[in-house]
Amino acid sequence: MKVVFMGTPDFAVPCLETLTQSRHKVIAVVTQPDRPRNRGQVTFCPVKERALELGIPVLQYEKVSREGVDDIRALNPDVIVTAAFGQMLSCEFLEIAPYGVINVHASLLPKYRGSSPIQWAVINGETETGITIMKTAYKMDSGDIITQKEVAIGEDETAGELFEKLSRAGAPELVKALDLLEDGKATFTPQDESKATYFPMLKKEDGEVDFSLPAHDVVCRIRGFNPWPSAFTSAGGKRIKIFKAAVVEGKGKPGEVIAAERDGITVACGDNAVKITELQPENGKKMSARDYLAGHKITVGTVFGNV
RNA sequence: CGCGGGGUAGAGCAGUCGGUAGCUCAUCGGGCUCAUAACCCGAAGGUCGUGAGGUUCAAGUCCCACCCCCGCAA
Repeated sequence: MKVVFMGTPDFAVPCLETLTQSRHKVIAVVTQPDRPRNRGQVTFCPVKERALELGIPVLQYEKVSREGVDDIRALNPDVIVTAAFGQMLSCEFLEIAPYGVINVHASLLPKYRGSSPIQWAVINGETETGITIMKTAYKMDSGDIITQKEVAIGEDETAGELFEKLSRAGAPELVKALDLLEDGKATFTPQDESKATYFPMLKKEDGEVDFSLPAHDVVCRIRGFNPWPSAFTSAGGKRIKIFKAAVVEGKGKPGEVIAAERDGITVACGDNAVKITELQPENGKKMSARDYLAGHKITVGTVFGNV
C-alpha cells in the first residue's frame, strides 16, 4: 500500500524504518515543523532526519488538518499512519485515505489514553504495558483496535528504557496491521469505554519530587520522569535533577538527607527512604552520586526541596 | 542576536587582592586488621578549552576572539 507516515520523535523512527523494509511503500513523511532552537545547532526532529536519509519527501505543517489536507490528498495514499505525531486530526483528515488513519499507541488501550502513556505507566508502578495499533477516531485514542502486544516493565526500568522497548515492539506490529488491512483480514475491536483511563501530557513542573510520598512512589516517579522531563529537587537554592534512585530502609523528615556515602545519597520520604545514585547538578552533567559527592558538600541533615 | 552557568590531575570540585596550583575520590606503593567498600602513611599524575592574541615585570586569575558543554525559557 502507499503510505503517508506521520511522526516526530525517536519513538516513531523504528516504525518508519521497518515500514520502508516492508511490502508497503512510504510515499511521504509528515512531521511537526522545525522548532527554533536557540542554543546549539539546529537539528531536525528524528523522524525528519531519518526520512531525509532514506530519501523520502518530508512535509511539515503547524496544523496538518488545516494546511496539509490538499497536499496529502494529492499524494493519493492508501493509508495514513501516525506514530507519536503530536497533532490532533480533523474528521476530514481522517477520511483522506481509503483505509483511514492507523495509529501506533504505546499502551494497552483503553488504558493510558493521552500523550504520555509510557511515562504514566511507569509512574503508576505498572508491571506491564504494551503497544496498540488502532484505527484513529476523532476522539483521542478511542479508535477500534486492530492488534495489541504486551510488553513487560522491568522493576528498575526507566521511562526512557521502556520507550525504546516499546518503540521496537511497535514497528513490527504496525507492519502486521497494515498487512492484515491490505489482505482484508483485519478485525476492528471497539474499546471498552468503561475501562478507559486518560493521562495528560507530562509537564516539566510535574517532575518536582515530593518526598512526603512513600519511597516506592517517589522511585516510580523518578523512573517515569527519566530521561524527560526529569525528576528534580533543590538543595541550597540550586536545582538538582534526579535520574536514579532505589527504595531503602530509613527514617527521617521527608526530604532530609540521612546518609551521604559513596554508593548514594539517602533521603527520607513519607515512608522509608530513597537512595539517589545518579543525578545532575544545575549547570553540570549527569553523574553518579559518588562523583557528585567528590566535589559537593552534602551533609547529613541537609533538606531537599521546599527552598 | 531569549536569559544564565561552566571548561583547572582519571572523576567531581576549590583557587581569595594578578605572583608558575590545591581538595575529595580513584590509581600505584607500603602499613594495620580474621577481614573489608574501612582506617593510617607515602607516591605518581596538570603546558589551568583554543589563540606562539591583548594588558602586565608577572595571568588559571583581567580584556578580546573562537570552540565545546550545561541549566532555564521556548
